[in-house]
Formats: sequence, structure tokens, C-alpha cells
Amino acid sequence: MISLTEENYLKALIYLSSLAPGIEEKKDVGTSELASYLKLKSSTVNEMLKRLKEKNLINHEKYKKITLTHSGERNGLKIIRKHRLWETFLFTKLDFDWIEIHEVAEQLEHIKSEKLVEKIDRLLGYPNFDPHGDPIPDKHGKIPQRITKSLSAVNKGEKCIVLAVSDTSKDFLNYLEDLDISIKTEIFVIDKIAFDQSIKIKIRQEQFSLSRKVADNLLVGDKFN
Amino acid sequence: MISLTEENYLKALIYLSSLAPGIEEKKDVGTSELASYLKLKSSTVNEMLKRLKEKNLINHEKYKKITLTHSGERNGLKIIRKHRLWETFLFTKLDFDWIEIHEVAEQLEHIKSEKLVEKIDRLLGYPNFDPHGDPIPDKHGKIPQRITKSLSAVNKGEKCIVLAVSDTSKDFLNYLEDLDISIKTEIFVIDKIAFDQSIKIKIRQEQFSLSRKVADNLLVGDKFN
DNA sequence: TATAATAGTTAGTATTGCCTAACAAAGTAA
DNA sequence: TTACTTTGTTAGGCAATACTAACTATTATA
Repeated sequence: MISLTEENYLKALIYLSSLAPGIEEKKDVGTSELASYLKLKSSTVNEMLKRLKEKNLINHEKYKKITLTHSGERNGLKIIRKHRLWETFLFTKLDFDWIEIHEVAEQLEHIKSEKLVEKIDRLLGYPNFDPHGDPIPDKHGKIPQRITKSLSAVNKGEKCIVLAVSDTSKDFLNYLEDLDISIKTEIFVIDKIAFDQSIKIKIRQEQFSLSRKVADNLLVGDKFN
Repeated sequence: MISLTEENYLKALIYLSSLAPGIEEKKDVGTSELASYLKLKSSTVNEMLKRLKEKNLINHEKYKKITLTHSGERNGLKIIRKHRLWETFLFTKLDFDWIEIHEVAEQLEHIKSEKLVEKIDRLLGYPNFDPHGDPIPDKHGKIPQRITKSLSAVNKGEKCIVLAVSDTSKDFLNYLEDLDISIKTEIFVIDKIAFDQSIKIKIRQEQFSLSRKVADNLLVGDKFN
């Protein structure tokens, strides 16, 4: 059994080694780095590292860097999955604010029940991204690719489907609602105006134009999932 | 701050002093009784009692019985409220089985977020009873009276409102759904048939009859809270 | 390369929450 | 009322998780 505290260490290790902003490929993590991220003393972390190694969740040799074992990675991703699913639940089902969801999800992520996670996942319609746009690992630990193609990058005469937004502000989301644009909406690009980089589109037989800023913040793909 | 363990002690004290089956009025609780209920040793409980007294959650004099202070009672009821709301959520929103809900709610009840509790309460439509029929304390700690009057007890020519059911089987609930009877449904009793003790009723201008068994399991009142 | 700065480790301490063993108080029954 | 039983308390330990202080290894820099 992995304790709540241990779970947080694993989560932190995954974050620092591969999820933190600006990380391209996996990097090894040191004791102090982990300690400062968790706001703990190195000595405390050091002791925990022994326990995690004991449990086969990490690889660690004296004075060397820390890496996760396969089991450690799998278990850490489970917590991240739960965290992001709960955030999505709080945001979409309970109308929590964007800012409040993290703290509560931080608690909910430790609830132990496979069934609960799957039920929540289903209730939410198996989302690929949480309200922050972070990818939600599936039950096998597979992480969906972050969507990077924005509507601005779609060529004239092509169609695409809205997959996510990069701006999650209420203002933007409300504006999209007014336009009746949401996840899965199909957009056809009629024209791209060079002058102000605005874009002329067709949605469900209706035509209108979007500013460059709006187009930038709409993340799209060829098909849904 | 009350720890998870302390919360469980408070919950146990409320249970043993007033909620356990067969308790008419509040009764004081002893160390061993509490220990055996929590499956702990008396010495362990004894130590915890000191901490709870320190925190002003219980009254306890050496070798005497334990009683909850106002604060202890309020805090304990909060946990019970959360537990029962989560059970209701799991059962009605996530389709968990009657048997599975307790264990998961046992974990969820310790999540600290006033807002979360209120949101869940609202999502559920402010229920008065959980799927087991146990009353859910409101946010001020007020416990709804268990409803004891069944439709069978309503006189000919009187009307009443459905407040709860005493049978929570899928079969029964599905049957009620077919009849379009649910919480808050107004029922007018047209006639009571002595022969088979069935009952003739009117709901929203429609007339039909219910068997004695069904009427027994419909708990009613004059008005909805 | 010598030394200073940074990173990592060890030892000793505290708190929470649990245990066993030994003992003291209260309740019960001969 | 004495003796037995049940109940409650104290003392001493242990594991998990955190701390400070002191020490050692590694890395970076003058």
C-alpha cells in the first residue's frame, strides 16, 4: 500500500522529471530539487527516498539522481489521472472556479477506488484534457498528446474540429458560448484576411469572422480523438 | 484543525451515543465501548481522549463517561452529513451499488471543502435521507426526523406528498419511475379497498391503484419540508 | 587545483497514532 | 464485605513523517 505522502512524492517526481514547464525530454531529479518543490527539508526527503526505494518505486544510489521505476511511474500517473479528472469534475459538473479546483482535487486524488475513478471518467465523457488544458492519462497511463494546432494554422478551404482552448478564462469561454462554438464543433475556413489576420469561417451553414486572437486560442484537429 | 483520525473518533461517539440502533435518548459512552467499536485498544483510545479534551471536543473526567461538547457534536455531525451526502451522490449519480457506497464515502467524508459539500448537496437536490434511509443533517447540524407515516396510513379523501421510500431496491424504484411517482409527488387518496387493502389514488388528474405493499413502502407527509 | 558553494547524508528529536504489559478504580456477586 | 470481573489508566515501545544540526560528497569557480 502506498501512503498519501508517498503518493505525493511520486507525483512530484513525475512533475519535476517530465511535466514541469519547459521540459522537453525526461530529466533526472535531485534530492534538494524535490525537497524545495515539496517545501520539505532535504533530510526528510532523503529518508522518504529510502522507503520509496525499498518499495521499488524509485531507483536511487547514494549521492546520485533519482529516477522512477516502472511501478513508480505507473502509480504516479494514476494520481495525476485522478487529480485531473477530479478537476474536470469540479469545473464542469459542480461549477467550481478555475482557481479553486486545484486545492480540492489535491485531496480527492488520494481517494482509493478504481471504480470511482472510472465512473467519474465516464460521467465526464472520457475527457482528454482537464480545464487547464493538461492531458489526462488514461487508465493504462497513456498520456494524450497536447493539441498544438490552433485555428490560425488551418488553411483556407480546409475544415477542422474544435478539440480544446488554450485560454480558459470565463470571458473567452462565454464568448465562445455566444458564438455557439464548443468542443467538437466543426469549423470550415472560408478565407483568411491578410490585413488584420482575421479569419472567415462557416459553422453549421452560418458564416462569420473571428479575430486572430480568438483563432489562436482555439485548438483544433482533423477529427475528435 | 481536526485530524482524520480525530474526526473518526467524533463520528463514533455520535454513533454510539445517539445513532446506534435501539438508542432512544442520548447515552454516555465509555472508553472500552468506544475502543471496541473502533477496533482499537483502550489505551490508544484513552490517549486520544486526552487530545480531544484538549481541543475542547469532548468532556471527560478520569474514570468517568465521555460526552461530546457542543463543538465536538457540531464537528461530528458535519462528518456524518458529508458521509451521507457522498453516499447519496455515489448511489444516485454514479450508479454505485447500495453495498459499495459506504466504503468509498468513508474516505470522501474527510475531504475538507465547505463549498464542495454545498455543491454536492445542491446537485442532489438537498436530500433529507441517504440511500439507506438515514437522515442527512443539514449544514447547521439539524437532523431531519425520520419519516414514519406510509401511504397506507393516509385516510380516504386526504392528500399527501411523497417524501421518501422505505424500500430502496432497484425494482421498486424502477416501478415508481414507471408510475411517474417520485419525491415531492402529490397523491390524493380516492378510496381504500378493504378486500385486498389496495388503494385507489389520483396523481396529476390520473387515477390508478396501488397494492398494499407499494403503499407501505411510500413514506409521505403533509408538505415537503 | 584549491577552495567555496551546493547537494546529499546521518544522527538525534518531536508528534501522531497505534501497540503490549502492568496496574488502579469501579462495579458485581458470593 | 471481600473477592472477582470489568473498565480505565499509565508507562514504555514502535512506525511514519517531519524537523534541526552537523557532517560529507560533489560541483563550480577563482
